[in-house]
Parts: sequence; C-alpha cells; structure tokens
Amino acid sequence: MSETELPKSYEPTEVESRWYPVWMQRGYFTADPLSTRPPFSIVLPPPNITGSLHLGHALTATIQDVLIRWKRMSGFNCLWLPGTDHAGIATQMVVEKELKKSEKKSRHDLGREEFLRRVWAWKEKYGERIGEQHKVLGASLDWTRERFTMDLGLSAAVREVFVRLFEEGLVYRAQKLINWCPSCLTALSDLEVENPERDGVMWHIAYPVKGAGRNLVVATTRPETMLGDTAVAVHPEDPRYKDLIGRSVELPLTGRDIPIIADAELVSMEFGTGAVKVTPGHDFNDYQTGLRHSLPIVSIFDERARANQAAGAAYAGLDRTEARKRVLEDLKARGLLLKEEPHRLAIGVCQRCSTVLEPRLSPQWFVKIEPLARVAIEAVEQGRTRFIPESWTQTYFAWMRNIRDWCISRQLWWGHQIPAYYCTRCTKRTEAGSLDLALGKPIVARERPAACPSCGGSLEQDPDVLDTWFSSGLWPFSTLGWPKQTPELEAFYPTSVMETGHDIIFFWVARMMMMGLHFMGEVPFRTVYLHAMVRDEKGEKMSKTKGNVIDPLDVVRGAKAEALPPALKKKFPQGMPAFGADALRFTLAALTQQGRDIKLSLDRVGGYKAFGNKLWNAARFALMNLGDFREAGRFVKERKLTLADRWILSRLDRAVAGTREALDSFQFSDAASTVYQFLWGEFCDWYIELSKASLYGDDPEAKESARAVLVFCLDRILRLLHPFMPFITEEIWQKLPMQRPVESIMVAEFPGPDSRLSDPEAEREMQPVISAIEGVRNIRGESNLPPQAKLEAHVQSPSAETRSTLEKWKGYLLPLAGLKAVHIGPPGAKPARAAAFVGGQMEIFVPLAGLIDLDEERSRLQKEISRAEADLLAVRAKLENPQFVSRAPAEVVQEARDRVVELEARKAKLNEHLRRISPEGPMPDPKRPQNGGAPKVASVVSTPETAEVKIAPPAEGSIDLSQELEGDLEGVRIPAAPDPQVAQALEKLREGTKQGLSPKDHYDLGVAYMEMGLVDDAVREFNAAKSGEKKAKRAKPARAKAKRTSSAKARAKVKASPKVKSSSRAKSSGPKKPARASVKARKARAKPARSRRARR
RNA sequence: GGGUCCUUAGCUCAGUGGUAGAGCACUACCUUGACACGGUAGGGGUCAGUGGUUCGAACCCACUAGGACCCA
Repeated sequence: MSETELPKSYEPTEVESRWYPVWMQRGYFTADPLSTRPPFSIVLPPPNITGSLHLGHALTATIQDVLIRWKRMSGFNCLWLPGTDHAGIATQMVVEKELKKSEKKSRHDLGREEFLRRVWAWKEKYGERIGEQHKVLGASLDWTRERFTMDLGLSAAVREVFVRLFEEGLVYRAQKLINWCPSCLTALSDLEVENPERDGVMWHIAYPVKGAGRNLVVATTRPETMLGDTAVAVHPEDPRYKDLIGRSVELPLTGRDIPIIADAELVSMEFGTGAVKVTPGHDFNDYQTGLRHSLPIVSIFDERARANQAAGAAYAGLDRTEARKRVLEDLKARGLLLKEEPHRLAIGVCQRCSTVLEPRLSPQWFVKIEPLARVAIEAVEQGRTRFIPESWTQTYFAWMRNIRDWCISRQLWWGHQIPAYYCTRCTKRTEAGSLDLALGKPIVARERPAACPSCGGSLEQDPDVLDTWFSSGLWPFSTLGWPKQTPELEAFYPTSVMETGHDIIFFWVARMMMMGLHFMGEVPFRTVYLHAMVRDEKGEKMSKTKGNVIDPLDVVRGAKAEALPPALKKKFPQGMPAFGADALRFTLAALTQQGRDIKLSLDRVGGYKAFGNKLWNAARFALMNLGDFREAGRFVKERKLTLADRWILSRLDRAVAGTREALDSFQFSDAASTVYQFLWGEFCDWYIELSKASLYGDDPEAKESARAVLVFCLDRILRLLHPFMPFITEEIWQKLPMQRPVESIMVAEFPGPDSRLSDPEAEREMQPVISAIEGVRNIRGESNLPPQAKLEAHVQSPSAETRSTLEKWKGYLLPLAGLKAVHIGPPGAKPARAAAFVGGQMEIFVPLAGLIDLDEERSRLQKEISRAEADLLAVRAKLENPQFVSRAPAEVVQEARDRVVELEARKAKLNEHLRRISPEGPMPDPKRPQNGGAPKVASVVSTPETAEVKIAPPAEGSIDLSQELEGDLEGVRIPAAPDPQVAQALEKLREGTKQGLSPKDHYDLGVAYMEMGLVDDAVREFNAAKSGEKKAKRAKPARAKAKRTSSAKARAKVKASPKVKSSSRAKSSGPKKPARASVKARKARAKPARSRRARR
C-alpha cells in the first residue's frame, strides 16, 4: 500500500493495532509540569483492582479522552493521570473467594502477612490488565504518572491527613452504634448500606405493666431484640398511655424491669400500637432515644450476630433467626404474642454481600464532618466548583447538609492500616488476654513511635484499616505528590474537570471536595461532570447473573460466540464482530445526552462503525482522485473556486464552530452529531458528488481546486473527529498529501473558526441548486422512476436570480438529478402531462408521458394539496383570531400572513398541475367553488427567506390549456382517437376478467394499448406484468434476474412510446389518505432544502 | 415520609412559548466507476392525561396517572 492509498474496506482491528505504541513512544501523553502553556488536568477515577473494566469505565475513559485530546490539540498542557484503587472490602473479598476456591483456605489460614502478599499479587495482575484495556480504548493517559492508592507516596499522604485531622480534633475514636456486617465482620459507613424493601411481619407483643394489672402492647418487626430492650416508649400526648408514663413493665423472657418513657420523637401515635420497644444497642433510632433518656445499652449479639450471654442463657449461642423463632415460640407459650401481620419494611443490608446488617456498639474511628462539609458547601455556593448537569448541585447540597460523622475504620486486612498505636503495658487487656482497644488510649503518629511516651512500653498498631474512600478522597492531590510541594501539584491543582459516574457523588466527589479544600485550601476541581450509568439495551443493569454484561474489549475486538454471555450469544450466534474502539467511543460519546441511564445498543455501535467506514471511503475517494496533487501551503481560498468548493468550505466553517461550541459546553453528543452530519450529510452526500464534475472534467484549474478542497476538508474533519475516533483519524490523516506541521494528528491543532471560509453568498447561491436537485429526485422517487432513466426537466422560477444561478450551475444539476437536459425559464407554458414539484422559489416539471402511471402522479399531487390545505387551515385560523393579530409580535403575524400567501400559491399551483394531467379536465375543488373554467389564481411565489410576494396580472394566471398543449405537443405525433367501435371493444376487454393472464400476456397487452395511445391502460398492464413477476420472483428466486430484465424492457418500451392523449376513461384518483396531512412533510416543504433532512 | 427526575415516531433520545426533530428500525426502487458498513425517495407523532396562564403551550403553572433514581 502506497503512502496515499487506502485499502478498500475499513478494518478497525488492523488500524487500531498500530498507533497507540507510536503515540506513547513519542511521549505525546506525557505532561510537562514546567510548561508555560495553560494547564488542563484530569485525574482518572481509579478503577478498582477487583477485576477488569466494564462499559462504565469505557464511558469514563471516552469522555475524558475526548476532553483531553481536544484540549491537547487546542494548545493546553494536558495531564491525564491514570491509576487504580485498592478497593478494600471488594478486593479482600474476591481474593478470599479465590483462595477458598483454589486452595480451600481462609485468610486466617494464611495469616495477615501472607494474605496481603497474595492481594498484592492480585493487584499486579489486574492493575496491568486495566492499563492494557485503557490502551485498547485509545486513552491518552500519562502512564509515567500512574498511581495506586496504596503506593508509598499515597500512603504517606493518607497518614499525614489522618494525623493532621486527629491533631485538629476532626478525627476521633469513639464507642458508637455503627453499621456492622456480620458476614464481612467489619464496620461500614452509612453510605455502604443499602435499604431495599422487603416483606416482613409486624408482631404485637404484650409487656405486662408492673402493678397495673394490664399489658402494654408493643409492635415490632424484630421481636428477638426485645432481649436487649431497656425501655418502652409512648407518645407523651397519647391518652391511651399517658397514665403509664413513669411506671415500668416487666420485660418478658428476661425478668428485667424496664421503664415506660415518653418520647415524641421516636413514637408516632398512629403507627402500630403507639407503644414502641426501645433497644438502644440494636437500632439507630432507639440509640438516639437511649441517649436522650440516658438509657442503658445492652448488646445481645456478638460479631457474627449470634445471641450472647446478655440475651439470657436460654438464647445465648443462637443465630439471629433462630433467636427470633425461639423468642416468638416462648412468647406464644406465655400468651403474650397477640398478633402478627404482614408488613413491608426497608431493611439495611451490606452493599457488598447483601447480608442484613446488625447495628453494633463498638469502638471505631470517625471523621467529624460538619466543619469540612460547611466549607465544601460554600465552595459550590460560590461557584468555585460547578456541576454538570447542574441538577446535581441540589443533590450535593442536600446530602452535605444532612451528613453525619463518617465512620472510617474497617476491620479488614487490605488497606491503609490506621496510624494509631497502643501501649502494650498501659492498655488494659480483655479476658482473652488481648489488648482492650476500646478502652486504650491511642497514640497517633505519622511514623511508628519507638516506645510508649509515658511508660516506654512497646507499642502495637491498631489492626484496623481505613475506609477505601478515605484515601480516594485525597486522589486529586495525593497523586500529584502531596504532602510534598511538587511542580505537578503547582501546575495541575486544582484539576480542571472531575468526570465520573453520578453513583459516587457522595462516596467520592463530596469527600474529595472536603479533603481538597481542607488540605489544599482550594477546590480539587473546577467542574464536575457526572455521567449516566451504562445499561443494556433494555435498560437493565448489567450483571453477571443476568448474563447481559458486555465486555468493552469484546465490542472492540469481537468475540467468538462461545465466549459471549448468554444474552449476547443469542444476538450474535456467529460470534460478535469487531466494532473497533473508535466506533465504541463514538457511540458512548453520542449517548451522553441520555438521562441517568445510558442504554447501549450494539446496533448503534454498528451504525457508528458504518460511519467510520463512510469516512474511510470518502478519504479513499479523495486519495484515488488526487493524481499528483500535493498541498503546498497555498491557502485553499486563494485558488479559483467553484460554487461547490466555496459552499462546502463555508459549511465546514459552520461545522467547526458547532463542534467547538458543543465541546465547550460538555455537549459531547452534539459535538459528535455535528461532525457526523457534516461528514455524511454534506461532505459525502453533496460535495463529493458535486466535485466529480471538476475531478473528471477537462478544466485543470477546477480539477486542482477540487483536489485542494477535498484535502482541506478532510484534514479539518479528521482533526475535529480525532478526540472521538483517534485511530482511524490518525491513519487517514497520515495519508493526506499535504504539509504536516507536526508528525501526528494527536498534536495537530484543533480546528477553529476561520472567517475566510465563511461564505454566506455561496450558501445562498447553492440553495436553489440543491432545491432543484431534490425536487427532481422527489419526482423520481415518488414516481418510482428508475435511477438510470435520464429525464428531461423544466424548471420555472419567477426569480431572475434563481434562473441565472441554475443556468450557471446546470453542470451540478444534470448528473445529481439524473437529467439528460434541463430547461430553465420564467413561469410560463408548462409541459404537458408532466409530473410537477412545487418549491418555494421554483416549479419543476418532468414530462412523464410514457414513463409512469399518471394515476400515481395524480394521487401524489392530491396528497400534496391536502397537506397544503391542512396547513392553510391552521394558519388562517390563527389569523382570523383578532387577539392574535393585535397581541402577537408584528413579525410573527407577518410570518403567518406570508405563509398564507405562500400556501395559497402552492395549493393553486398543485391544483393547476393536477388539472393539467387530469384526463377529464379541471378537477373541481370542493372547498372553493370556481366561477368559470380555470381557477383565477395568480402566479404567486414567495420564498421562505424573503417572504417576497409578487402578484402577477390575472391574465397570466389563467391558463388556456388547449393553447398550451398545442405548443407543447408541437412536433409530437398524436395518434388519432380510437374509433367508437374499437373503443367499445376495448371497454369490453377491460371489463372482462383477465384472470389467468401471465405477466407476458399483460406485457403484450400493454404494448398493444401503447400503440393505440392508451397510456393509462398500458401502464396498468405493465404494472400487472410487473407484479406478476414479483410473485414469480418470490416463488423462484433463481429466475429473478431474468425477469427483472424483462421488466426493465417493459419500461424502456413505455418510455420510447410517443406522447399521447390519455384514454377517455378516467379512474378517480383521489389521495389515499385524504384528510390527514403529515406535519413532517409540511415542515419539510417549508424549510430550505438543506436542513430538510440529514441521515445516518 | 422527603427529594430529584422522566413520560415526544416501532426503539433510543434531542427539542424549553411562534410551521414537531435526529439516529436506528421500516417501505419502495437501485450493485451508477469512494462506500450495499452504500445511494435515492417515502411512510410513521392527540408531544402520558386533565385543567389553567397566554393571542399562541411539547415547552410555563396546578393536579392526576405511570415509571426511574437518591435520601431517611
């Protein structure tokens, strides 16, 4: 393959394998902290090392790479810092699981040190894999600055933060009720708790009131916790129980007496029985109540949620569920269980393992959050950090304002061990002989002290580790070298954008805000862009159990059927094709406009792969037609340009401006679609086609300018597209025969608006050319004329300018509209029996005699008329409303008036055309009775842009059909009308059944009709012949080709037939759908051709 | 219980007072010398419902119905 050639088909896998190593080796990804260019920095949200990347990560990588590549190309000094997160609980769990599977051992079998060694090995493996995946996606990350949350430097930062916060009183140790997972055996923060709704039961239990001879009935969903009750609460205003307040009940099954207290906060009179058992040791609300009333706290469960001695000897050792069963049985036996009813309740479960949590009183480390949160709220209030989409701001505030102290200690092995130490001598010991850390006084220090400062005794480090998010919260500055004052920190903090999923706004974003502000004195990022969650095409969450997980690498590189999860195997029984990273990235970028869920459909990815193919082939076309052209630094506009050249350059300028504007406002999907529309809908659909005249023509100057424009446009398109599709753009860019100021598109300049390209005059001039081409195509498509048939068109326009433009650019019109000739003139004599297209500035006629069924054309015109009528009705209604005329802005009223004029003209013209091809002369207009023959409609034309209205003299408006036809049909041989006898015979033939006729019979009959000048009958027979063929084709596909040929022959025959008068017999040719007008068509016709449609 | 948001074409979504849009899917015709991962044309919408504000509502307000998510 030479330097300026492209292979015939686009193979993403092949293209994408090449460039990443080149970019990396040239150091394009590496940031320079000492650069004088403006900085732009993003820290990659560190993926967990638990496994490989999913599509959410791919979305993250795509959006950030788009930003980074765009900014890098725009001259910024960019840092995109990669890294991974140790993900405490999650990683410890997967490694434990693997250990159990492969070696049938628990972490305790290995011991802490050996287990941690295994986790590190895991980290090496998966950390590397994550890196590879990012490279496959094309992410231009600065690998020289890759970080891991447990690196030495980052660990030092964690200790520094912990110690400083401790010194400031913002980290403290306390015995509090916390969320405890009896399966993971660790404390959790409030955020790590999920609250799904479950079906439960509400039990009513009678507590005998001491010395009152009556019972107090409490309602509860957790009867087993009654063993730890320390009070019963009622509402102070509740008349049912008011008299019992201050007395006590005998707690069944325990023999303990507990007080009846009044608490308006805990108790709702309407709910349950209005009496609530209070278990401060096992319920958060009860815990608060206990604090308010100084109640004792009884913990009746151990760390695995088994009942302990405090629950009573009868229950000790029982699991939670067993304890519940036993308690209920015992209560029943005593007649104290009065009622049970189904009840739906939200229940706290572990985010990781879904085990029902057990609130547990235990000594833990906490961060006092209020002072940190206050500052973080202020920063957003002051606009120092803004959220995109903005709606997240409220969510952020709401959470921040209700935040509770953060429990940061975890009873795990994998993580940052808490830098707190206990003296083995000063600290009391438990019965088991270990240090009782709940009572011990921690010594907090950056580095392990040699000995106890008070007694000189040896020290033992707190065995707990910190919440993973504690270290993640430091990510924007710990990765840049903090607490050291590094050039990176100086250059890149605050980071420019934090881009991550909205699911971790509290976990991560909020905590980075607090930590960043506290330790750096400035927000960690200027903008927070929160993206949606990636789901499958049905909107369902991707999960292994559902089998709908899509691996981004499979999408990029393809996968064999057997390697796919079930849902995908069904969709791709032959295996999944390789869509390529470029297509996946473009898809993800295009989907960012969606709300809180992104539904990823692989069909869509396929569509964008086709877009890549389109780009590839557009470039291939250009390269094939460049000859020995080489762009030698001469600015494209200095050449002698054709209208098409000037037009596409002007359109390009708009596309550039649109793309930049979209990127500036984080509208990735708008940016992507702007480039898409321009490349496909304008550059390929119009310019490439228009340029062929120059490229294949004899004018060397035009040829050269077309080549220059092709290269110029492609260069800009590729650069615009590069942030989205880095690989294919580099591949093609390298082939363009032009001077490249830099070696890679990655570091080429991102296109900017260029006023020299903007050419509204060219766009204006192009407009009628496009309209005319589309008009003819519309006739062709609607009339089912084959693309090969070269037509003759008559274009009539009242505007001399339009006429001269079209005359001048006939060369564009003929090939693109498939014409053999075009006649351009002012409104006047219309060709007979012609299909007509009524546009804003022109009417187009294509003589159809012998080409198509005129019934088709009539029904098409009827349809158009109905549409115009419906529109007219709506606008007239508006104008008939005096309020509208008097109150609406003048220009709006004028617009409506203009539109009435335009629509009336349009309708009149359509009616006129209908009448002209009607076999029975003028069609009566049921809504507007006509006085006399032809409608007295002026030849009125208004263009949408100028709303220019010209009223022609009435004489010109009324049409003498016979006179016109005479002129049109001059020189055409008209067969004499069939004599009455023949007509009668024909009539009989028509009425007679034609069942059993073969397509060939129909065809022959058609030819016979044709020869007699009975076009309608002939066409009907040709159609019958054709539909007969179709049936045959369906039955015998092998014969299809031969039959098609005969059908084409039939058409050719029709075409060759002389123009003739229609048969005397006319079918009613009313529209198929008379009343309803398509609003789409309405709009389409009212708008300039260019914007009418865009595709794929 | 509190909060945020959604309901527009078959599907996925834009559109935030003045003529309803895109992509995909669909239909017809077409292997025309960049591309069938293609071309040309076409069909398809009571903008969830009700009421209000307004000359005018997909858009603003209220309510109703359905749905999603977050927090307690």
